[in-house]
Amino acid sequence: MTQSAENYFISYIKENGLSMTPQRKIIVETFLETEGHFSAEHLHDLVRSKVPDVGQATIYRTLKLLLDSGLADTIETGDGGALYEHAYGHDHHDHLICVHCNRKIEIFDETIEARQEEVAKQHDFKLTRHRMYLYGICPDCSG
Amino acid sequence: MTQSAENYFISYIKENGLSMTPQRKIIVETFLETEGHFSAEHLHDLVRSKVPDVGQATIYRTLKLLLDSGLADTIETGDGGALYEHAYGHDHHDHLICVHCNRKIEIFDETIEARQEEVAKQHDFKLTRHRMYLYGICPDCSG
DNA sequence: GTGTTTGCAAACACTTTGCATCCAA
DNA sequence: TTGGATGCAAAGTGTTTGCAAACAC
Repeated sequence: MTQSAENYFISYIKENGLSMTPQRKIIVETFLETEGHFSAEHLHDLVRSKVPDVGQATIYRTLKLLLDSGLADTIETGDGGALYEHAYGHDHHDHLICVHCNRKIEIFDETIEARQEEVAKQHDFKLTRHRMYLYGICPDCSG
Repeated sequence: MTQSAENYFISYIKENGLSMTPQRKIIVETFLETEGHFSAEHLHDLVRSKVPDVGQATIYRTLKLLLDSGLADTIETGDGGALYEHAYGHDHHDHLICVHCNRKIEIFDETIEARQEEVAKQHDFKLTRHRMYLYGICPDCSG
């Protein structure tokens, strides 16, 4: 799947008249092989451990491409930052976040999704996307 | 209600060994008489139109007190900023946001709220709060 | 070749903090 | 009187941008 995701990115690049550079390649590969939710800075560190001279601006610019292409998604941390995660081949989900240890669990609830559509319809809105964050205390932290 | 909200703030201040200063008074009053969702900067402007020499740090510090006391709540704008709104005497709600005109509609759905609790329980989380933003195109913008 | 991409550093937007002074209780 | 509060300016944080040099196609 990682391979097809990379191909997907290459297609996206070509379709938009952009170039596939070594920097973009290493960033995308590192992104794809990194599981979970991570910051731009963390991705930058991972990339630099392979290719030391990649600038942070390139990380941000490439993450933007990953978002636009649909390969990546973000979680807003609430304090002005963002975390990134894989979106390609992953179904939509929301997050349940432990306010103590910051653990993030992916959740999905059909009833909620359906009601979101319904609520939007009640207001004549065309729903394009949504974000839902549930904050609480996880079992490990409440013991 | 505005009056009781102000009294509520005064109680909060006293209970925490803090002082009620003229700056805090004018900021809280201005906050309470301003409806809708507004930025710290906008509140600062409104306050300065009455008392010109209130510093922005005092705005932020007082907004923090308003959040802690439960009088205010925030909406994260997603680009690192925040908007503030009244929370005192207002039931919990979420937001439906037009991605074109930025209009924000307050929404509440019991089914969603119930399912959120249910989902948290499934993962043995004690839910403390949540945020849900629905993004779409409002009827005025889709015409 | 030529338009895109890069790294760097500076700029950004929003918020927080250090500090000397000031003030409420 | 004295611990908290203020205004100012500087610092911080995460992200974006201007630019000249470098590169992909």
